Amino acid sequence: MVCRFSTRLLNISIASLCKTQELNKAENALIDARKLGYSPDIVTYNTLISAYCRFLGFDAAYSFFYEMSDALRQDRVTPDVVTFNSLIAGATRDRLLLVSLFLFAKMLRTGILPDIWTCNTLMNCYFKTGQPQEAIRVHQNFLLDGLSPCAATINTMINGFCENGYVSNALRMFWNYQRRGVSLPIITYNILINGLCKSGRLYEARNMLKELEKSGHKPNVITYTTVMKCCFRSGKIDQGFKIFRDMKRDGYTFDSYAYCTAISAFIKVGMKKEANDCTGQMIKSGIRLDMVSYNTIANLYCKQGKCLDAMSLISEKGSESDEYTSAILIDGLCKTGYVDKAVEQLKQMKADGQKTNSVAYNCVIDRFCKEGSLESAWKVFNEMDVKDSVTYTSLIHGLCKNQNFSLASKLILYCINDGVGVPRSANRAVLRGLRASGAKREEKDLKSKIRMARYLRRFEIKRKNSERITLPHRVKPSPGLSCNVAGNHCAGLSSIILRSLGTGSYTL
DNA sequence: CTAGGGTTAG
Repeated sequence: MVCRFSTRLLNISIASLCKTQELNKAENALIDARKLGYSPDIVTYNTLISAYCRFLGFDAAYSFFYEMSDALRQDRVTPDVVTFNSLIAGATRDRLLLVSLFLFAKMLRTGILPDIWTCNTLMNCYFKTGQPQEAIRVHQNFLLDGLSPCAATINTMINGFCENGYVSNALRMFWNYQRRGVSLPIITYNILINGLCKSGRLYEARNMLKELEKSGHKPNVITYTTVMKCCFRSGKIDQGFKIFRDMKRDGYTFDSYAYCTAISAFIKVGMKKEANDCTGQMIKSGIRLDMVSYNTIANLYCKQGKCLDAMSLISEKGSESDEYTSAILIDGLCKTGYVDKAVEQLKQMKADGQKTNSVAYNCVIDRFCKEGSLESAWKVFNEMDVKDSVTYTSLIHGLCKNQNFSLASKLILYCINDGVGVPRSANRAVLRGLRASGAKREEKDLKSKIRMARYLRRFEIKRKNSERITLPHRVKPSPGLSCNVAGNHCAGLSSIILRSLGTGSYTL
C-alpha cells in the first residue's frame, strides 16, 4: 500500500517536472527514486518517454527508452500500448513515417494490442507525410478489426483532410456527424475554421463560427486566435485588432500563441508602441516563452533597428533556434546595413548543413536588389536550390530599377510557365517600364499572358476547393496476411505494414 | 499518452 502510494507520488512529481520541461530533473528524480527503493511503474516511464518525444525529439526518446531497458527489466515493467503510442507519436512529430511503421510492427510482434489511439497516431503520420489515401486505409482497417472511432479519430481525419487540401472531405465528414446528431467537441470547430481560413474560404469560416455558437460551445482562446490570424492574413487588420481587444475585455487568458499573433501583426503594420506594450505584457505575464515567442521578440528588436540586441537575446538563451530565427536575424542584418554579415550567416548556415532557408536567401537578394547590386543578387540567386515567388518578385523589381525591362519581362514569363505567381505590383512595374521604353509590342504580349495566367489560376482555385478524395473500397481481410495477436486477427493492420515497408525486408 | 491556434522575406 505504502509502495503504491509512493509510485503515484513519484509519477506526479515526474509528470510535473516534465510539464515544466525540466527533463534533467525528471530523469534524476527517477534515478534517485530507484536508488531509494521506490519502484517506478510503466506510467513513470511513459511520462518520460512522451516528454522526451515532445521536447527533445524522437531520437532522444528512443535512446532513453533503450538505455532504460535494463532498469525496466529490474523493475519488472513491460512496455504497454501507451509506450508504443507515445513513441509512434514522437516519430510522427519528426515526420519519420517508416520508423512509425516499424514501431507499429514491433508492437504487434511483441503481442501488444493496438488501440484506437494507435490508429489515430498512424493516421496522423500518414496525413502529415502527405498520404491521405493511406490514412483513410488505416482508418478502415482499424474499424475492420473492431475498434470504434473516438472524437480524436474524427478530429484527426478532419484536420488531416484540411492539411492536405481536401477541405470538402472535411466538411462532408463534419456535416455527416452533425446530421446524425453526434455532438462534436470545440476542437472540431476550431480545426474547420482554421482549415477554411487557410484555404481562403472566409465566408464558410464565418458560417462555421456561427455553427460553433449554435452548438452551445463558447469560443475559446484557440478559436479567437485562429480568427484573429485569419483577419490579419486576409488584410482585415482593424477587425483583427478588434478581436484582440475583445479577448482582453472578456478576460480571456492570453497564451504565447495569442500574444505572438498580435505582436507580429502590430510589428507588421508599424504600430510600434502597441507591439512593445504587448511584448511587455507577454513577458510580464510569466508564461513560459518558447522558441516562437523568442523569435517574435527578436523580430521586434530587429524592426526597431536593434538587431544586435536580437542576436544577443538569441545567443544568451542558448539552445533553441530554427529557420525562422535565422531568417529574422539575417533580415535584421540586411536592413541595418550589415549585408556582408548577412551573407556570412548564409554561408555559415550552409556549412552547418541546415536545410535550405529560402526566406533568408530572399532577404539578402532583396537587399542587394534595393542597393542596385544586381550582380551580387544573381550570385546569391544561383546558390539557391528552391526559388519562390518572393525571390522572383525581388529580382523583377531590382531589374526594373536598373531599367532592364526585357530581362524582367522574361522572368515574369518564366514564372507564369512555372506556375509561380508574382504580385500585381511586380507585373505593373514591368509593364510600365516596357511602355515607357517604347517596347509597345512586348508590353501588349506580356499583358495578355498575365491576364491568361490570372484567369487560369482563379479557375484552378475553384477546382481545388471542390476537389474530394474518393474513398477506397473496403479492404477484405486476407488470411494470408493475418497477424494473430493474442487471439485477435489484425489482418488489415498487417497488410498496411507490408504494403508500406515493401516486401520481404521485415518479418512480422 | 496521443488531435486544434502562433513566429520570417517581396
